[in-house]
Amino acid sequence: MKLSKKGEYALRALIDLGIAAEVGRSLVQVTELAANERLPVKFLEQIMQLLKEAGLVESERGKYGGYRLARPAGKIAVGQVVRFIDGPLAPIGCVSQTAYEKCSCPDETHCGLRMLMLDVRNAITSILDRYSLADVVEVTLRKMRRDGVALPFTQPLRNPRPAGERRKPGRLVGTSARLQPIEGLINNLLGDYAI
Amino acid sequence: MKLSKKGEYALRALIDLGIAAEVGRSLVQVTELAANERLPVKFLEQIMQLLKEAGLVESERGKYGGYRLARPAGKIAVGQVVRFIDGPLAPIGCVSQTAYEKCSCPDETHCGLRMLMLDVRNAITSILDRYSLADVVEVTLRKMRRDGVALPFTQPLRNPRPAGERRKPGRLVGTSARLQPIEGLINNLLGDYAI
DNA sequence: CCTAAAGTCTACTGATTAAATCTAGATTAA
DNA sequence: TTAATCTAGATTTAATCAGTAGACTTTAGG
Repeated sequence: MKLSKKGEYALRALIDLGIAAEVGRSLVQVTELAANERLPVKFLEQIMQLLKEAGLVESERGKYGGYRLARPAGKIAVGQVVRFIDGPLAPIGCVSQTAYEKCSCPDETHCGLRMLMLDVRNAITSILDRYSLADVVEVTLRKMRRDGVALPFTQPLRNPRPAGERRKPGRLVGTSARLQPIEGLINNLLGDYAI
Repeated sequence: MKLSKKGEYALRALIDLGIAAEVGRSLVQVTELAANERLPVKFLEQIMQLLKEAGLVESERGKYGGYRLARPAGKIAVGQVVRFIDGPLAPIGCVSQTAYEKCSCPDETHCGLRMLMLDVRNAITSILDRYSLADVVEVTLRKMRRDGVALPFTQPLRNPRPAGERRKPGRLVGTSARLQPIEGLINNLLGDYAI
């Protein structure tokens, strides 16, 4: 039931880009992302390419280039990212709603394992499709501010580009209309746990 | 977020053994299991070895040998099986309760992604650790009987062994004391969906 | 205008693991 | 003794996780 390293690193990089946007930095370099999250640089470069192909990030090439989110963090669901990088969220193909794949078993209709895994799939998607990068960014920033930890990406690039259209910082994340939390589900992300 | 083939096949084989026990068959051969579930025989042989090492099944060697569950299906939680074959249920190591592994990120305490993945982990374990093989077997049998489908493993082995201690059939599964369903969670396994 | 520096982008290479197959040996009932 | 069965290990194929090398783009400075 693992998330691949590629998927994990992609999410961490995207969340960092969301934080950067929130802090007023419109462009972040791969080396900065890798340093801040302690990720292998060249592997992350490959991943950023994938995210660009997916339309989740934009890039500026050349010196003082870098990456930014292609759209507001509130418009990018975590589940979307994972699906693009790692494939379906469902534990087995025959319970995937977005990428169904027939099982080798002779009779899906009467397969109890399939019912169980469908529950698992629904539990996973009900979380990952409900929360956006903005939710994760918001929680992260709130925790860091509460504990007085220095925020990353607050140093501006030494020679920031003129940037024909710069996004106005500060209200990007707030655009996410959060859905109701799921009844009865333990909730760490939006709860106020001291972890 | 995939379950490995090894894990999937292991569960399917174990559920079949549970069905066999329920139907009065105390011993099933690998070739029968592979045929009934349409799995690669030699790969399944490896998996059955693993399950034996895990203490989940017992085997009889030689002609007319085979496998059976080592204990009642109600005493084997699905989560146990998956953990043994595939490792921790948690999507990333830093949210695993049974096999925690430090993340490469510099500050787990303020990591929003970690909180989110902790929710996912809890959602998964709350399902897989709550249901046993017996629950899955029961659902499968109920569906098959409702639709008048022929049950597998009802043909006895041509030369069944004397079997020093044969389990009495019919009440093995019933030993599982089922826990309360989780509030608000969509429930396909024990619901009466017509899938 | 030219060039060096600092970036992104692209392709190839290798290590490790998963998924499956193959070959051969050990054990038991008939 | 022989056929059926579990047991064991080696081999193959593909994917994941990186690392290496270099080509392409842009800016800064002479």
